[in-house]
Amino acid sequence: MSSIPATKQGRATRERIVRAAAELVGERGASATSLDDVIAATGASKSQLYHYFGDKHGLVQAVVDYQCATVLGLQAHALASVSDWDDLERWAQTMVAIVEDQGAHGGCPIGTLAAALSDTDERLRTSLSEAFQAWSDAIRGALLRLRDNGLISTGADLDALTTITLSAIQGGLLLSKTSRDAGQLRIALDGAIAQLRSGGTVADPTDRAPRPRAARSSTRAPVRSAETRAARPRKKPRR
Amino acid sequence: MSSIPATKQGRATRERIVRAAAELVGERGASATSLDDVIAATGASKSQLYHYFGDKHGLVQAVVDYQCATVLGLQAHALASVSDWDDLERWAQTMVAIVEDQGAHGGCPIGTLAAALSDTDERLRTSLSEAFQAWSDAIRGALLRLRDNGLISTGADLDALTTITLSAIQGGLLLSKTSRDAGQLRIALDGAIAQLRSGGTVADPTDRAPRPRAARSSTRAPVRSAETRAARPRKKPRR
DNA sequence: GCAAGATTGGACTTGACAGTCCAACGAGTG
DNA sequence: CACTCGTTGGACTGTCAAGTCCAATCTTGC
Repeated sequence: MSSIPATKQGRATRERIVRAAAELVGERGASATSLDDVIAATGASKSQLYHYFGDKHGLVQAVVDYQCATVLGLQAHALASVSDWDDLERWAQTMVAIVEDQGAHGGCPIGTLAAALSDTDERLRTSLSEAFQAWSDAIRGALLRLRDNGLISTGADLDALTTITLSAIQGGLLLSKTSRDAGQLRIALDGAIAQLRSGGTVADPTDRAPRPRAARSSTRAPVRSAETRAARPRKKPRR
Repeated sequence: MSSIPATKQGRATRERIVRAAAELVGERGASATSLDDVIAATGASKSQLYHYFGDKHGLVQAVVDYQCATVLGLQAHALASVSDWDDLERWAQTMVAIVEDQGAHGGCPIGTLAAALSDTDERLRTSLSEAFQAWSDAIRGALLRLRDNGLISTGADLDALTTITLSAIQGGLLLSKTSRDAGQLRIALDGAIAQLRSGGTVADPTDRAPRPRAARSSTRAPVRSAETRAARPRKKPRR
């Protein structure tokens, strides 16, 4: 079970299935996508699914890997050619334009999968986390180039700026897809870029008060949870 | 069907079901949570579910409404008392602390639901969008107070800063839950706060080049999609 | 206390889903 | 050409899920 295609034909079949499954999962979510749906979308047969993926879980893993590779390939490529502010601006503009073209549907495939599957399956979470890591690396690479070109100050914390940028992407995409308004992403990205331009003043001397950064667990007010601790049977890990 | 509880007992039952369902849906996702799961978790009977919620979709809607109200109540309350940088810092610190306590599991209930359900059901999407809107209003209220206290310059674009802040929250939470590292949220929030402190220099005169902001659809490179347009059967709206 | 209506229990129906199985088919190799 | 093994079709099974139904029980207003 779960064998790697040995023939050209087999590889084509496997890929066809993964692509169709990726689309269905993106639209409906993993557990709302049945194998029969995938069969109907591809014209494949049950044996093919079980031959190439072992079981449904294997198919979902393949979908996750596929989406990570796809998004990452495109982002790495787009970011690799960023070496000044104009390039960065174009990169941002491209993302916004894509979201607009989709009517602000869907959002980031990785982000959507991460939100849904991170707490469901540890292996999937790891794959998705690695994808975000690779995405961060691509962003950091671009920032490094900007710094080398004298556009970002030497003292800037590139790691923090990278996280801030990726965070703006994901947050902006989520707000955009929820409100069906690509403008939210535009604003989030503008904010991130402004911060990059300002050199990432995370430690601003202006009038900052000493942070209670390590004063945890005493003054902490309840801001969420409410049902975090309750009697729960916890039966079935996934459907 | 789908009746509002008329008695105290009925209200208690309904609430008990919604809370348990909210937790299960938060852990496994809506379509991976069966009514039998909810029944097992609450000790309720099938008739009760159908009596109070009409069908599964109604239950999910109730869960969404409940989570929106819960998160929003807490956030609105926490943000209402923010009137200087220290307050804001504490607010951020509180969120990070909560995420840490949860081992960076779960993330924001609204964000998770939005990622999963926005493209599934228009009504749910609207509810979630309204929740984000209300959250934005709470943030804007805090920023307004900061501005009134002279901590944010009068010229600052509070709407943009609000979106940037909420975007950082959501993006940071997503990255945190995926990497199981609350530090991601901490960095994202620090970035947002730094931007607020710097007065939200979205339009920085430094050396900005004219933006190709409306040059869409010509130079646009393919940065995602790949299977956005394909033959798809599209059978069943939800499971 | 006593209807009237709200609430509850749980068996039952119907369909869909994941997963199994085996018999064919076909492509590559000697 | 023949053999092998990767590949494919599709019927079949057992389980589980959503939704229905009706009778029993409890609450509340009078």
